[in-house]
Amino acid sequence: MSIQAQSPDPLLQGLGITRPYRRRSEIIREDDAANRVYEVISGTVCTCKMLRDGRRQIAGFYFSGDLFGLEAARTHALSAQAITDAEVRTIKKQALNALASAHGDFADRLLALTARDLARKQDLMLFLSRSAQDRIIYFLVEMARRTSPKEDSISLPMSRQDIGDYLGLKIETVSRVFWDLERRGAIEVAGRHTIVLRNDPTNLSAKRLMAIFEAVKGRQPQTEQELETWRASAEGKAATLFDLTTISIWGERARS
Amino acid sequence: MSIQAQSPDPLLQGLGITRPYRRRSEIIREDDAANRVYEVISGTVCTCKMLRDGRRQIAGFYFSGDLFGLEAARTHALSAQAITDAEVRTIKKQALNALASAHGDFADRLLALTARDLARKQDLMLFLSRSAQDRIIYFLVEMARRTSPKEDSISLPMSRQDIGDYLGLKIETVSRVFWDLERRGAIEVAGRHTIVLRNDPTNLSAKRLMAIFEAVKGRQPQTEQELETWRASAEGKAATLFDLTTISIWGERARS
DNA sequence: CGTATCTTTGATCGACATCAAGGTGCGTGG
DNA sequence: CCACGCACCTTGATGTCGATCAAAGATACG
Repeated sequence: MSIQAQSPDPLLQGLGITRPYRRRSEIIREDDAANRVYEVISGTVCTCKMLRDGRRQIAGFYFSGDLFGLEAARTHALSAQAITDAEVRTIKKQALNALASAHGDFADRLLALTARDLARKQDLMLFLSRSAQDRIIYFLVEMARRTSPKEDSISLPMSRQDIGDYLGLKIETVSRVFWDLERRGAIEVAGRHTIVLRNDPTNLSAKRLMAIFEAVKGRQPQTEQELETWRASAEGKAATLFDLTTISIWGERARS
Repeated sequence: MSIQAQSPDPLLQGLGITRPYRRRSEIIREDDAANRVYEVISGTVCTCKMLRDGRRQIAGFYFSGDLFGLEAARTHALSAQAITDAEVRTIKKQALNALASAHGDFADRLLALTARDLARKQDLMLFLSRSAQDRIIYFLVEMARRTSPKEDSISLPMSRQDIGDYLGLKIETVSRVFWDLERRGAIEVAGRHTIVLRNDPTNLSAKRLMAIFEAVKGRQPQTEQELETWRASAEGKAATLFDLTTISIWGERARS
């Protein structure tokens, strides 16, 4: 349910009510009636599920311009909370539907958003069965793509705890993996909320780059051009961190 | 997409083509067009996803009377294979839809099946983050309910490998957990394909029973009566295996 | 019966969790 | 502007669960 765009949707201007939420405050409670959807205006929000044993599973992060709460049918299966202080616009589903039927283009966008959010959750599921390092790199790739237009640094508004709850890891493990990547010269941990990419994607063989592309995107690149563009993007640059892991092996096996 | 009934649906008699599949043979290939659904007449079938690294994730088991392949939209995201020699009836979706519109009752049943199958997958996801023992017991509870009208023994047509691929465990671990439960007097492993329940649910406190009910079913029992009936059922009896684990703790915490 | 397949059992290993101190940044109030 | 305090993060030591490796039973099947 998330848009890549970095700013609120102009089409939604004037709809619904925008209101601020303090860090850690609850925006949607589990089992709330699902008659509204939400757009992040500023700050960062997550959807999550509280488990009976006290743990928290974060299902997704949402940034400025992202919509969430769309997937729910009658009641929300996931709650939502503010990761940082945030402004969130609340829109009645009715209003959204009206907009969608008036604006065919917009309906398409909504559909695409839903599909993308679902795909992201599917991906996450698969990665949750991988090693801590793979999960962290996967996370960095996602954040590079979504929060960091600047190519060389990734901004992480959430805490280590939040990252851990997303990836199913303890904060100590998150910290150690970051340190390990730094020790190997791949990244630089620049304060709590910034990761600087230090790796150089240009010395990767085409074969490896292909394997990484496929592992991250779940498909082959369609053209040589697409692969090159991707290599130069923030996402691509972050993805080359996978070169440090066993991912090339999967690629080899997949080819045979 | 699975029916609890133990025998093929009379309404589907005469529809589609029934044909035998040898153990391990493929019934649906991933990315096949999804214009048919399937009913298990005899034997056991599973749906699964092959991962790039060679592992297999089993998404669900289907027994006599169960339907599978319903969830797919345009192409199947999951493949299906025979776990044992099996007979499977293949039905065109068209025919099924015709039946559904002629028979309002049947349409309802289809919907309920879909919902139940989805819920089962959701449950599985949550249990995949638990300990090996919890996963095995969860599996036994599911099998008790679905394959074993007889109260005291659970029939497991699938191999240890299949169980492992379902629960994300290695076969050695599956074997060891079974042995551990047996050592503790809770079950008896009677040959490869049978588990005999040896535990006595009558000495559980009402409080614990409630906690287990809630952990397994995801909700509180609605009446005293419901809890009692459940305790006596195969599912309930198997579920008391959870008494051996930390589940009571979750219950306590949830209550506070 | 003999062979292949599946399962059990044992020994060891490794990854991540857990437990326990420190360290660092950051806002608040003096 | 500094210093105190708190929340967050890092680092180290140790523990535990399940994977892996290896080999010895069972069971099924031709």
